[in-house]
Amino acid sequence: MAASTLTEVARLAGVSPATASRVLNGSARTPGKDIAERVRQAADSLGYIPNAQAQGLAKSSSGLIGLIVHDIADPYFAAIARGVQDAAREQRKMVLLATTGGGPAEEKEAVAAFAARRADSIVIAGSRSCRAEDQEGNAQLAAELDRYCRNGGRVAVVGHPVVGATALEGYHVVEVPNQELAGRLATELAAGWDGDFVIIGGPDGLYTSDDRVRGFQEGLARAGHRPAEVLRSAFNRSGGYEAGLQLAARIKAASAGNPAAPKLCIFAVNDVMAIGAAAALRSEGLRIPRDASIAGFDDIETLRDFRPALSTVRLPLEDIGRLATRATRPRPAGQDQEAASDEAVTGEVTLRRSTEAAAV
Amino acid sequence: MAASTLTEVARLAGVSPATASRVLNGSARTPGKDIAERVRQAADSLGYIPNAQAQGLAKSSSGLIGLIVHDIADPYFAAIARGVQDAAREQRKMVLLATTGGGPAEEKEAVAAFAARRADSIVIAGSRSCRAEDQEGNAQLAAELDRYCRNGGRVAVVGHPVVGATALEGYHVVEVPNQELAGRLATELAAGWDGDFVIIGGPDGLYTSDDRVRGFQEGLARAGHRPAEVLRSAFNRSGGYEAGLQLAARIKAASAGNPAAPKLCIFAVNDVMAIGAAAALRSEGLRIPRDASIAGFDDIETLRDFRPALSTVRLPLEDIGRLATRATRPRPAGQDQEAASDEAVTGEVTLRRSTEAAAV
DNA sequence: ACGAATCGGGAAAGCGCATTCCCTCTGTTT
DNA sequence: AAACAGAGGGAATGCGCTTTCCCGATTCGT
Repeated sequence: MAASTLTEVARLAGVSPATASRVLNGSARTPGKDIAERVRQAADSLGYIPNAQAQGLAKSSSGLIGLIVHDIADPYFAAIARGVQDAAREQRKMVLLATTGGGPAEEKEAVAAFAARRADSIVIAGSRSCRAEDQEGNAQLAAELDRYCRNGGRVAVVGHPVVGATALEGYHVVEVPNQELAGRLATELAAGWDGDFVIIGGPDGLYTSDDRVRGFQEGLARAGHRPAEVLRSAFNRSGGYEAGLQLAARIKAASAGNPAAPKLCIFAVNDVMAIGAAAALRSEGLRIPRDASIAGFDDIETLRDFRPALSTVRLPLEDIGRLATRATRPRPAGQDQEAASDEAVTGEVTLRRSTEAAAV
Repeated sequence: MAASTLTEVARLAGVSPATASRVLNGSARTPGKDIAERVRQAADSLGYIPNAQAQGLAKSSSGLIGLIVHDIADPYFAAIARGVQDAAREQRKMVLLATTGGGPAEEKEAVAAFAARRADSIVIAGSRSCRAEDQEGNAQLAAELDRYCRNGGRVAVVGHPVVGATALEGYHVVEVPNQELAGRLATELAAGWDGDFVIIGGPDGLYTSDDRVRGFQEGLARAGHRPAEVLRSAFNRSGGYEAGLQLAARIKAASAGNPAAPKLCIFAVNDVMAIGAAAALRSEGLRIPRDASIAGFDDIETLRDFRPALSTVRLPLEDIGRLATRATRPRPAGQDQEAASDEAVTGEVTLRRSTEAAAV
C-alpha cells in the first residue's frame, strides 16, 4: 500500500509539509486563502489520501471503535452491531469487528488486538459467564481491560460487567433489565394460565440466561404460581431444538395418559432458542399454541414474521448498541460522568399468538 | 491511549530497541536465547502491547481487511460477514466494517476510509446497481477502487463487478450464478405448475435482482411457459410486503370472479422479500400454499424455521464471504493468478412446502 | 594459524504525519 | 516614526516501530 504522501503534495504545491498538513486537516492555524487553494488542488491532482496510521501515530488516537460479539451472523448481535455502527458514524469513527464464539479467552485476545490498534474505545456485546471453566479466562479478560482502561481506553459492556473488573475510569456498563423484564413476562403469562411452566435456559453460569431464568421464576412467584422446571441447553437455535424434543416427548406422554392434561407453557430465554423449540415441537406433530404455549426474549426483527407470532420481550437492540457506543465517548467537560451514561434501557413485554390462552 | 513502548521494554531488558523488536516479532534474525528471554520478561512485566499503527507505518501494511455491506443487520450480509471474519482470522487480520445503506457514493467514502487506514484488502458485499441516478456515484467508486488497486490494494467484490472498473491487478470478482440458479428454480417450479408466475423484483437496475429476474424468465421460457409479470419494489422485507398486498388483492379478485381460478406462483428475488410477501398474503387472509405458492432466494438461515417452509435457492453465503476474502490474499508466487480465484460458487434449488403443487 | 565467512548485537535512518518553535512580514499603537 | 503585537509560513522534532547498515566477536576452511 503505497500512495502519495503529504510531502509530495506539499512539494507540488510549493509549500512546506507543515502548511500542507494545516490546510488539509482543520488545524487551529488557517493558512492563507490562495495557498490553501493551491494545496488543495495539488492534493486533488495527486489523489492524496492521508495515512490514518501515521495520523494516529502522531496524534495518538486512531478513530477506531472495537466491537466484540460472539457471532456476527446471530441476529441479536447483528442488531446491536447496527446500532454501534450507527453511533460510530456519528463520532466519525470506524468499527473494528471481532467475533469470539463466546469464550473469555478469545475476548481477551480481541481486547489485546484492539489495544494494539489503539482503538479509542471498545464495546463488548457478548454475554458474560461465571462458569468455573471460564474463571481463569475472565480474570485475564478483566486484567486486559484494566490495562486498556489505565492507558486511557474506554470500554462499554452490554448487560453484565466483566467479572472481576474493578470499576475503572472509562469503564461503562449498559444495564439490560433482563431480570425485571423476564419477571414481567412471567406475571403476564401467569395471569391467564393454569398449567405448568417450563424454562429452556442456556448453560448454567451465563448471566444473561441466568438473569432471565431468575426473573421469570420471581415473576411466577409474585403471581402465586409454583416455580418452573428449568432445562439447560445451548444458548442457540439447536439448543432450543433439543430441549424442544425433550418437551415434545413429555407432552405427548402426558396427553396420552390423560387427554385433558393441562397445557405446558415454555419460556425460552431467547427468541432463537424459542424458534428452535417450536420447530422441535412441530416436527413431533405438536401445534402451537394448541398443544403448548411458547415465549421467547429479544424480539428479533427477522423472526417477527414467524407464525404463530412469538410472544417475547422486545429489547431495543439497536439502541443498546448505540448507547454503549455513546457511553464510551468522552463526556463534554462540564458533564457529570454518570449523568448521561445511565440512559436506561427499557424493554416491553409483547404477547402474541404463541401464548394465546384462548386457544386452550 | 498511552502504553509502554518497545523502547521502554528494551531499556528494562538492557538491550537496544532493535534487538527487542527482533525478539518480540518473528524477525528473520533470531537473537540469543538468554537475551530473548530477558526481553520477553521485560515485555511481560511492563504489559507491553506493540503499537499496530506504528508497526503498520514501518512495514506499510496494516493487517486490516475492509468489509463493505449495505446493512450488517440484514441476515444476508451478516452471513457473508461471518465468512469474511472467519477468513480474516485465518490470515491473522482484523476486519474493519462499513455499512453504507447501498449508495455508491457512500461506498466510495468507505473505500476512501479503508484506503486511508491502509487496509490490505477490501471486500465489497453490497450489490451493484446501474440505475441512472447511481451513474456518477458508480464512476467515482470505480475511480476510488482504481486508485486503491494501483497503490497495491486488493479488492474482491461479491456478485457483479463494479460498473466501470477496469480490470486491474488485484481486482477480483466472486461470481454468484444468480441468473442460472434462478433459471433452474423456474424450471423446477414450472414442472408442476399450470398457473401464472409473478416475480417480485427489486428496483430496476439492481444487478442481483435483475439477474435473478432474467434467469427466472429464461427458465420459464425453457419450460415452455409464458413469461411472468414483474412487480418492482424495495429490495427488503417491506418491499416484499407491499408487493404482496397488491398480489393479495389481485388473487382475491380473481377467485371471487372464478372460484376455480388457477393459482399464482410468486417468486420474490430474495428470501426477506418473500417473507414480507407471505406476511402480506396472510394478513389478507390468504394461505400458502393453498391460495398461492411462493419462493425466495438465498436460503437465509434464520428463516429456515419459517412455516410454510420457504422454497428457495440455497446460497453458501458464508463460503462466499470466505472466498472473497481469500481471493484478496496475495497468491503464493508460483501460483497462477486465475487458478484459485475461480473456485466457483454454486447454489442449490431447494423446494419446500411453500410451493407444494400437491396442495392445489 | 590466518584470513574468510558468519553470528549476534547496536546505531541510525526512515515510515507519514502533527505540532512546537522560530522567523519574517505586515499592520497597529503611542 | 519607533516599537510591538500578531498573522502566516517553514524547519525541526517526535510518535513507536522496522530495517538496513555497520562492527566486534566467533567459528570455519584449507
